[in-house]
Amino acid sequence: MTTTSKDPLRIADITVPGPFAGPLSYRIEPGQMPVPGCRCTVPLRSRQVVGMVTAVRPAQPGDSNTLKSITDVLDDAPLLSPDVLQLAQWVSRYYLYDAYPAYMLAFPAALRSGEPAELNDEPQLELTVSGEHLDPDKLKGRRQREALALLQSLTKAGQVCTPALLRGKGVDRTHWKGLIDKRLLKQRPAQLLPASPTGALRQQALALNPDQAAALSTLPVEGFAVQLLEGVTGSGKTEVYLQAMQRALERGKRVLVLVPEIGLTPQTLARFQQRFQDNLVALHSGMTDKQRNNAWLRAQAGEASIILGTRSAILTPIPDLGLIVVDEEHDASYKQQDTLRYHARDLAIYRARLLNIPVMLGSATPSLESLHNAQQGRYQHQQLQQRAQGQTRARLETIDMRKQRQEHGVSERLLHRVRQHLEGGNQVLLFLNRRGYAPSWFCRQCGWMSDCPFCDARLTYHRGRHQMLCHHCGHQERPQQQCPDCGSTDLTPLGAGTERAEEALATWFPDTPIIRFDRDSVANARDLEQQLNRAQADGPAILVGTQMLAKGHHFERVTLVGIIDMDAGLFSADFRARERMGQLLVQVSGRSGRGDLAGEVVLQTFHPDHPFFTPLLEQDYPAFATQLLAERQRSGLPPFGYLACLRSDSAYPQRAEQLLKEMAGRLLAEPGIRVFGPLPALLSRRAGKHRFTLLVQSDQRSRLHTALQPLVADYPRQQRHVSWHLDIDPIDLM
DNA sequence: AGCACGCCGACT
DNA sequence: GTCGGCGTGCTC
Repeated sequence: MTTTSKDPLRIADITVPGPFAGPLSYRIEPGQMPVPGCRCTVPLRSRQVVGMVTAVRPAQPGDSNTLKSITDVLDDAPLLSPDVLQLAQWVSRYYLYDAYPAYMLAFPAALRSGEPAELNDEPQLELTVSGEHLDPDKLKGRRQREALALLQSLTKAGQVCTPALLRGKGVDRTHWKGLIDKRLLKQRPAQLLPASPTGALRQQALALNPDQAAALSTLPVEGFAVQLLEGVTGSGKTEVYLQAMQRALERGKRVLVLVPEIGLTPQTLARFQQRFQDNLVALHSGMTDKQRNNAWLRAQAGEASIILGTRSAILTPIPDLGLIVVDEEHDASYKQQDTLRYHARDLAIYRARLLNIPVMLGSATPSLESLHNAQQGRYQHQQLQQRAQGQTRARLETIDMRKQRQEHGVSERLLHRVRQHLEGGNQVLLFLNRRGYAPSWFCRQCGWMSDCPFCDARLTYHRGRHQMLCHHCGHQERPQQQCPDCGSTDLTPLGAGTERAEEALATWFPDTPIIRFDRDSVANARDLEQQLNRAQADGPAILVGTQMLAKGHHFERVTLVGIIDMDAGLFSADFRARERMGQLLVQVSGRSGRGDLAGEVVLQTFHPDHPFFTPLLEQDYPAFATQLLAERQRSGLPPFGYLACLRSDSAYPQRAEQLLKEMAGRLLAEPGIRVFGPLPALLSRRAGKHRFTLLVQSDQRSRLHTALQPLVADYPRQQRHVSWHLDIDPIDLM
């Protein structure tokens, strides 16, 4: 095809950064070949930006004749597949947010900033024609002779040679550098090598029990379907995922597995790697930009057949995607809590529908949304009742804290149990959803408590660093020696956090290792790995920590789970607090009684008769969920009604409230819309800003969107002294 | 969102 | 006279 000046003017519609309702149009210059899914650099005002091509078309009469031209087409083939382009467009419409960030969500950082789509791995080493045929013995240097012989044998075996591979075989950079000078060897950038999925196994699949077999056989091999796989810890959900994945891989299809943020540990990775021969890549926030870039490109080019990732991996382009698995689908980390507030589980379902493929949602404690969809017949619902190898479920009992002496938050009765289990050579897990030493610093004379000067919250005492910390804005100060109100020096920590529990336990059980899991003691994946390894070791130990302990890690030797304090969620103003608390209780309980050891769960509470606990003490999550669903239906809350949350903040409380009042007025004029508020947010002041929320409810999703759309168009997110945002399907109302 | 433009107060 | 404060408005 030739391009002459007689060809009609061609236009690319390109999404660029900024609050635009649609893409901007640019002229395509001769020789430029943009395709939807390619990145371009384009002029915008006085700067150059990276944009995403969404359409290419001939010029129409309506187009301005002063359109600017594309500066550079960055990709010669589309980087984003049609399904990802469509998914990003849907995200922007559904969450009522700019299109540009929705597209950028699909990319790793390097590609967002316009870097070329190339592996930045170590370059590969390739023998030249003469290098392939030269007899190594003709070389003088012993090291070079060995290097050439090795390179020749690897090349014959079809292996790709890299400096790292050679180093592993004892051949150093200095040994092969001479071969490059002699033109026997050359370097080239690392190549992407697409590979067909095979489903070939490294390790035999396990035999399925009847529940697992039923789940696998009801999941269609192709065509859109959602399967909710409900099974307690240890019931073998992962084996069902693995065999469903195998089926897809055998058919030449690739698989995307989403896990919660905390769940992507080296153990999880190893479990998938041990099963399949197919290439696997991980995508999560703990990776460096470079690692992410490489993993993303391997997924995009079809080099990997299994993509295991956290939330943002849902927008990764994957050729021939045939199955999506969402593990722990109830987990809150699937919802992004800032800027573009999307829910990866919901995107997974939309993407599966676009591609006409099945999705599996797995959980021991499914979200009420998914349970409702299953009850409505929109999802298949499969339950795994049996625990593997006849494990008995844990016994659960409450300790009435009103009748107990306690020290550092631990009752005498729980302490006694801990001692018993440790003496039996077992491990104990203590759950306390509060980090730091004590949640407050308190004057015994006048009742003064240390408040954050910038937030409507108490400062938490951290003994290790001898600091008062605000967990909401990061403010730090030294603990007061003297009460600022009454001058008394009788100040003391009030309440107990993980740090205090650890300290107390260390004095009670000086010979037992105490392994703490919270954000302060486990800062990164390496720390987590280290603490998990300590917990694997034989012999008695006490694990104490926050929800980090509740999520997915296997503690084979734990026979007692003690829940030190979970009362906080009972009376929360957030309607989801009890759902989350119940899920946490079930998840934490699931940590005990693994292996062949029976487990016990002990719950300390000041409200042992609260009806909320009844089904949970029976360990009947379905009954618990049914109870909550009935409440939600009565109040028109999700999943029976649809919600959006508007939040504003400002240094001036009236400004924040006024903005939402104005919006509430406009929303009320719309049909089928109810509003609640504006009310001061649960944490009404944070980092010096006053915060208000407005809840918007409708029984029809489309009405909610119709009503909210004009607000997004008319009010910039940042105004003079107020900023605001919109959260569709909020998962918490903070 | 970013960035230029423009219209006001305090400086060498 | 100008440097820079931030309020306003536009971007193919």
